[in-house]
Amino acid sequence: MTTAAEAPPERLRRLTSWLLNQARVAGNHHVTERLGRPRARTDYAILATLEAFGPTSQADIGRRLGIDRSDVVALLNQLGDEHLVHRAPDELDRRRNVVTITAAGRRRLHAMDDEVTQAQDDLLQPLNQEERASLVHLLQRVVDHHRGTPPRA
Amino acid sequence: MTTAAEAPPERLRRLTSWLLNQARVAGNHHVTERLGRPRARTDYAILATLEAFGPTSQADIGRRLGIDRSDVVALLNQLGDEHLVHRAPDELDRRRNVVTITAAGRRRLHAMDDEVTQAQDDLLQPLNQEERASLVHLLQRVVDHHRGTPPRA
DNA sequence: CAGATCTCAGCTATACTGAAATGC
DNA sequence: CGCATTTCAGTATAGCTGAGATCT
Repeated sequence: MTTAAEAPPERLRRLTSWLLNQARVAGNHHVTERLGRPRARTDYAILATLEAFGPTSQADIGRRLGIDRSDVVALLNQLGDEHLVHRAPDELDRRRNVVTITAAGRRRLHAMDDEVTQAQDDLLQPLNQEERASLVHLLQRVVDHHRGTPPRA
Repeated sequence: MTTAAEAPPERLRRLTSWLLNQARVAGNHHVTERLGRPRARTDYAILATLEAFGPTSQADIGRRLGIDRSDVVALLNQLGDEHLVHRAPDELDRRRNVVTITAAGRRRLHAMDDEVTQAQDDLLQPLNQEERASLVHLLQRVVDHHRGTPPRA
């Protein structure tokens, strides 16, 4: 009886929303373990966005990733301190900052790629290739469907 | 250009761990919206555990749900204040508290059931019944595989 | 004695709100 | 004028750590 108790109730085990929360914990655990720092997950997302779309305003970064405008500021401050991104005022729309990934940022991003990929493998170990693709596809459809809907009720 | 930017980079859209985080946000959003308070999700999980397994120690609740022992204390304080659970020292092992669900707790749990079920439907709207079952099954296998492994590296 | 349990105090990360300054 | 963007200050929650008291 010391440490016997384990399984969660079936009521929760059938709930997609609960399973997503549990799976997310496992996923973040593996990614964070591979990347070292916890905040590296968000850094990776921002760097990936900048490499994919080129110079981007802070507000657009936030919208693409679902990060609050206010938090983007702090995250970019850190990335700027590490010289992984460069911030400059947009000459065409002076309200905005244009954020650009630096050469060092690209190097960091590509180095993270390997670790992140391995973390996915850790997470999806119980599933075969077909099942992994199926899971990704189902999640994409759910996520795509709720784009622009979930926050701000 | 005002609010045109939307989609996340493909690099993230292919990542299971990222998709899980995004889907979890949508799921929690819908559940919280139906239940009213944000903390109700955790309350639901605890009440479901107590109804499923009967009187349970605080440490076991935490292990079953992946909640820290320290947070279980605070959550049970609130549930106790609302008379949804009852806490008493375990006479057989006096280190422990035995937590029991009350009649009011059962009523609250069953009332929440409807809302939670509807929230799943909101979340899974883009998927048909077969796909929903498939998603749940895949997530269960991932979650089951990482039971007892994810925290405490 | 080693180890488990409950509790509290406190820390960090994350998520969000409100408001100000600036510019479209 | 209304609206968008960046920034800061502040709030709230979740998740976790460390330590103490109690008990097996």
